[in-house]
Amino acid sequence: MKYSKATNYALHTMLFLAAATPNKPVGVQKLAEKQEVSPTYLSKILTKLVKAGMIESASGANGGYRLKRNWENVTFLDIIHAIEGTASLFDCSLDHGPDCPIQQVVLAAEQKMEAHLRNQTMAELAQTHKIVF
Amino acid sequence: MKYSKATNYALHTMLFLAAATPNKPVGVQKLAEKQEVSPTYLSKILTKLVKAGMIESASGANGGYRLKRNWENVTFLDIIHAIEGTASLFDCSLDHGPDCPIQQVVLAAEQKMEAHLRNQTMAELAQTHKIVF
DNA sequence: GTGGATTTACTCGGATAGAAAGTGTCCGAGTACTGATGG
DNA sequence: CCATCAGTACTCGGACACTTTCTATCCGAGTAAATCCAC
Repeated sequence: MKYSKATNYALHTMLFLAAATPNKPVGVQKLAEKQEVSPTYLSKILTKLVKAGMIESASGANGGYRLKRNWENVTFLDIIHAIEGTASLFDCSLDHGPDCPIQQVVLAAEQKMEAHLRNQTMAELAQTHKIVF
Repeated sequence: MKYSKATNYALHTMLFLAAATPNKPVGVQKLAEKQEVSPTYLSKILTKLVKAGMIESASGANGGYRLKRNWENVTFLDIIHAIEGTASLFDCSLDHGPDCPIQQVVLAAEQKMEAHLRNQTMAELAQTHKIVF
């Protein structure tokens, strides 16, 4: 069980956008270069973030991706869910009574993790680590 | 990102063994029947638990799988690690400075989850929910 | 110069393909219990 | 009665195949800014 590389790229792109000049779109090529991914693939990933309403894309020359208005409220969990989906980590898929005790334990653990991810916004991180990217 | 079905089977098998009569080995067929898996596949999964030292297998007639001595200390995390491996959920795999802030956030979240899983033993669960299986 | 057409630099999204991991099956080998056989 | 041998009921583990997911590429289409060209 691992987070996909796509999640990795999405998180890094968001951090980069948060650290870059706002309002001015950044081209996929530049974003892809920084992370050593093919632009086409990265574009496919970013499309998911667009659909989730975190960023928006500008077509045409000088186009690219740009953060949307309320991006400061976007949390790690939001980004991860946008890429990985919101399904829970564990499905018992076995009917031995209505609520599986195993399921309950694992889900409780998962919620601890999600609580942490929901508490961290990209905006905060970008301020603290402005230098990195 | 999801836990594999194998983890599901492993956890349920452990719970079943914990609820069953100790010391008497339970055949793969019976275990597989309960969970609607093929015995061969389940055996492959249980081999990992054997190598991790949680259970032991008895060959020959009336053979099967049986919990080992110190099984009461086995936690959810132990079982999950035995099946999924111990690698962390997230690898930055991008060199932008020595420690990636994104990595730190995700890893901290993961550790919250692991802490919860490390706190729950199968023995406890078996006592509380003896009826289920 | 001014307006319109062309070029250019981009993103978008579907189709496709390759790679990797997860899931599952098959079969030959080994092991321990059970029962039969022969002395 | 006892030892040995075959039979049976299991597990073990490697090899193989199928399925799904992830990763990545290709290409045609659309879009908007910049440039060019005729008037």
